[in-house]
Amino acid sequence: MAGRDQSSSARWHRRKAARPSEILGAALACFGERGFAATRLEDVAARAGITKGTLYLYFRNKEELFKAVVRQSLVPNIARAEAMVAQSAEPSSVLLEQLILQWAELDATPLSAIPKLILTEAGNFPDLARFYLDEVIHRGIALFQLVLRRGIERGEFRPLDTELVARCAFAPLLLAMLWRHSFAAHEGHALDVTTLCLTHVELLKHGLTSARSSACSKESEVRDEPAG
Amino acid sequence: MAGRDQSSSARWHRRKAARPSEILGAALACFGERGFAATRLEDVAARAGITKGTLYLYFRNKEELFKAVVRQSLVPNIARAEAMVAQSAEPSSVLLEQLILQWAELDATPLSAIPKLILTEAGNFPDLARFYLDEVIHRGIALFQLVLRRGIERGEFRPLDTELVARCAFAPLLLAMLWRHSFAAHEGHALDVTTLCLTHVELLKHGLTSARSSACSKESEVRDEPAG
DNA sequence: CAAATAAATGACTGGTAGGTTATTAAAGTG
DNA sequence: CACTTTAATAACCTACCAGTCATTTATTTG
Repeated sequence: MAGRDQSSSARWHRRKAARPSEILGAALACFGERGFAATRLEDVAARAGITKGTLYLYFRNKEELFKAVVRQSLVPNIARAEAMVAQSAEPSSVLLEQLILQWAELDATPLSAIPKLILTEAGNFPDLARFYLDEVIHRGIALFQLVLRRGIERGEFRPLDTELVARCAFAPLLLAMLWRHSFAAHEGHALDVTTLCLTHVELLKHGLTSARSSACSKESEVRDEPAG
Repeated sequence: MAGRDQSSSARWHRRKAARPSEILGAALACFGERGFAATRLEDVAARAGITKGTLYLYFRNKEELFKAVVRQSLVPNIARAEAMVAQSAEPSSVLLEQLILQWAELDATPLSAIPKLILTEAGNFPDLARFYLDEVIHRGIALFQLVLRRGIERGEFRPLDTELVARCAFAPLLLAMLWRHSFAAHEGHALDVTTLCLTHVELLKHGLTSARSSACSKESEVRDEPAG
């Protein structure tokens, strides 16, 4: 997967530039599979095609390696999503769909291991939990809220508690990522995340649609109290 | 929380009957906070008001303790939910709401730590993952599917992929439980799970409602394709 | 109340894995 | 092609913790 594909027969090579990312990749995989405490640095090193000693040339200790793994990751994707929302002229329901499907693409990448990792180790690394809460989670929720508020203002969506709906909006996708890194290996058929998200989005659109803008003009049986 | 509230001044007491459940309670808390590998048996013992040696009088080793913690738990609740569905005459949407709210009650109990625990350790305990997959997760999904299929047959719900909708249906609640045992401690205000579930259920009902049975007789803008 | 029982303790051990460092050898330099 | 530099190694050290066991003591019993 990484490391010694240098065709030469020499026992090892000096590859200072390539090591950090290779180590981070190996560490993400190991931490994702076993968790922080259960992961041995020897395994990370082996996976990166080096030895344990080399690891310490690039990271001060296990904890720093872990934090580097976690930090490298999702923040750029949040920023990307924020940019997309800021400059979109689409209907809010379409924007919501784009937002979810964009994140769903992460599921196929190694980064999809990070949510599980954070969740698992939040108790052992409080400062890291705070970092993620501020830089990813709260920003993510705020972004969904922005779209939802926009939709409500435009009369596309009916009024609802935007924070709670935001949490409902990304829950299935997030759970699918957690699933992939816990139960997926133990089950025969893979869960198709894209299909899941499409179904969910379709459900959401239906559920959010305001009486006003839908083809149905009469109020339905659903009460309009904002669930507070 | 457990242990030495025996008013007497004696250094310790013989309480063979009470120990196992106290140990399991302490272990659930510790494992939930730190994970399996990072939890020290001395901490579990201290939390249970005993010493490490005593722990080994009741559980063969750390792994057995862990498995006992995980096994004790959610299966009875699944069975209870199955019974409720089997003998209910309510409309399917009401049944769905009851199902979710019933599970939401677990959030306030120590058992709410179990999903995180399983998710975290599925990679390290494959047999345990299988057990949970079969005895809890698959049964839970099947139960939701049952309700959904019933609703579709009766014309209450429009046709949709029941497995995917089932996953969407419990995702917010499950995520809230995970939240409680990871980020809740790092955030000022608590997440009100009941309100979250009520909002979600309201959204779901709206999203599932078939054009036929809603107060609105015209077909809405939402297409009826079963999202497959 | 004394002897018997077994619940509980706490000091001990051994293996494991995080972290260090003296040594090796790959690549760069004149 | 010597010589220098430093990436990489592998043997080593050590702290920690799961698991053990001889001893202590609360409780039961006759």
